[in-house]
Amino acid sequence: MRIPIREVSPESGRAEVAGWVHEVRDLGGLAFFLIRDRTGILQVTVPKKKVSEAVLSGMKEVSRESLVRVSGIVKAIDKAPGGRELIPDCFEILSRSGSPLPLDVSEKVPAELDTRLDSRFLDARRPRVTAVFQIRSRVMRTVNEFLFSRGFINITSPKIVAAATEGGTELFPIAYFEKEAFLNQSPQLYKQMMMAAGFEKVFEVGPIFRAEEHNTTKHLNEATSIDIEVSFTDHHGVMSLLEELVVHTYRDVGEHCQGALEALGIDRLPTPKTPFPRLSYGEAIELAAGKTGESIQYGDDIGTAAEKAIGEHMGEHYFIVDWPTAIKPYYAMPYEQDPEISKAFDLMHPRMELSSGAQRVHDHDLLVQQIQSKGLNPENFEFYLEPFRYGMPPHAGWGLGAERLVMTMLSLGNIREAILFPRDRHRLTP
RNA sequence: GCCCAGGUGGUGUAGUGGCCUAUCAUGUCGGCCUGUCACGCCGACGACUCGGAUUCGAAUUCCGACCUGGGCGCCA
Repeated sequence: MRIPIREVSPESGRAEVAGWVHEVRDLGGLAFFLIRDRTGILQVTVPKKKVSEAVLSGMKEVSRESLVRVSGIVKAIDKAPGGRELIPDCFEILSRSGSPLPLDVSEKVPAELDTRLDSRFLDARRPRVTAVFQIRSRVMRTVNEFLFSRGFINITSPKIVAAATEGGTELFPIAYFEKEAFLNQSPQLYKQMMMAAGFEKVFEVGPIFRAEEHNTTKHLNEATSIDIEVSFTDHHGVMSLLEELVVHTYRDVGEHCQGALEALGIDRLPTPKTPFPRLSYGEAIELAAGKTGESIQYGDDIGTAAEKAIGEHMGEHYFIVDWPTAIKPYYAMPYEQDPEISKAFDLMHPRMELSSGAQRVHDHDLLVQQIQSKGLNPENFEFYLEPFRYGMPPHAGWGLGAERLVMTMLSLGNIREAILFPRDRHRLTP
């Protein structure tokens, strides 16, 4: 019976493992093989005079990164990694690896991100890369569990849509039989429509597509969005929920991914302090102006330099609230007493924006008015506007970038590290 | 899209006009080695992105193309 390498211990006596040949050190009469599976690395020690012909011929033929099945006696040895080693009586090659390898899995020689992504399957054999995606998997699981436990209904909205109705970002056009269609930039309109259906709390985790020609370490053209929408609440309600979700996720990863965190050199994952500070847009640009020396006009977007300056000052997760209505989407609810300001917010990590959300406009006529004031044509929004005529509850929601959440949590230098097969301005394969 | 920096064995690099038959490491192959853990030692193999120009001579300078990294912009 094959067991995971992590579970191999001297107490088990005999063990059988299957894994890839990570490294070979042949000292002559004695050879060491490091065998790796997704749970760890085991030293297989071969005293050549004491093992069978079959073992000798197997080890002679094997190449690095070939897949082998090895079984034998486990011995406790202080000198070996993990305090144990396996002396094989069976050493079988299950699948040979070609040579040379496209990159060095053992990481003695580094490889550039581009080289790594070209051979992502091999790159992902590297323990640190495996660790990132084990943690990402845990994050996704936790997010789902958290939202289900709060009574959310999971929905799946279409990714192929008819028109670029939201404005803002560029969309990818696709051919849809005889019509033109687009890949959806966000589930925004659909999750709002489900508020009109009375679902009350919905969430969706799925891909979003943006055809921006950006070339940065924090943008992707296909990203994963964690989206929620909640009825009978306001922006404060969903901000609290977001804060709880982030903290819960950090704590959960800290508790359940110790091995993976260790592989990444993280001894202890600090849980963000709550409540996250709420900084108004006005305070934010004032702070940025003071730090950078550049004046920011009220109503300007917060650029990279400003965002960085504010992040360095805050040093932790924080919200920017009370944005000018003019620079937020039409569906963000303006304050009743001051319609120039909207009930919109961004959740910021010191390094970048993680999420943005708002209380939404639920009044049909106000929504039409806001669409017009953005220079858009309400006629193009008919399918979206219709639910607002038949009892739309007040509601609020947000969208959270899954890659950015993982990237900032693990201090990854490039968002491409947080997604298996990134799609960026230039990369369409693998 | 703009700007900057790059493109040298499988991988990561050194090399700014002749000293390049191109450095080092890793890798691969062969040899030696019974406690390695970046094993060590000896030997071998393997590369200048493409096209044009300048020059007696180009990896090195210039022009163009393609590709890559980064910064900015754009981006609910």
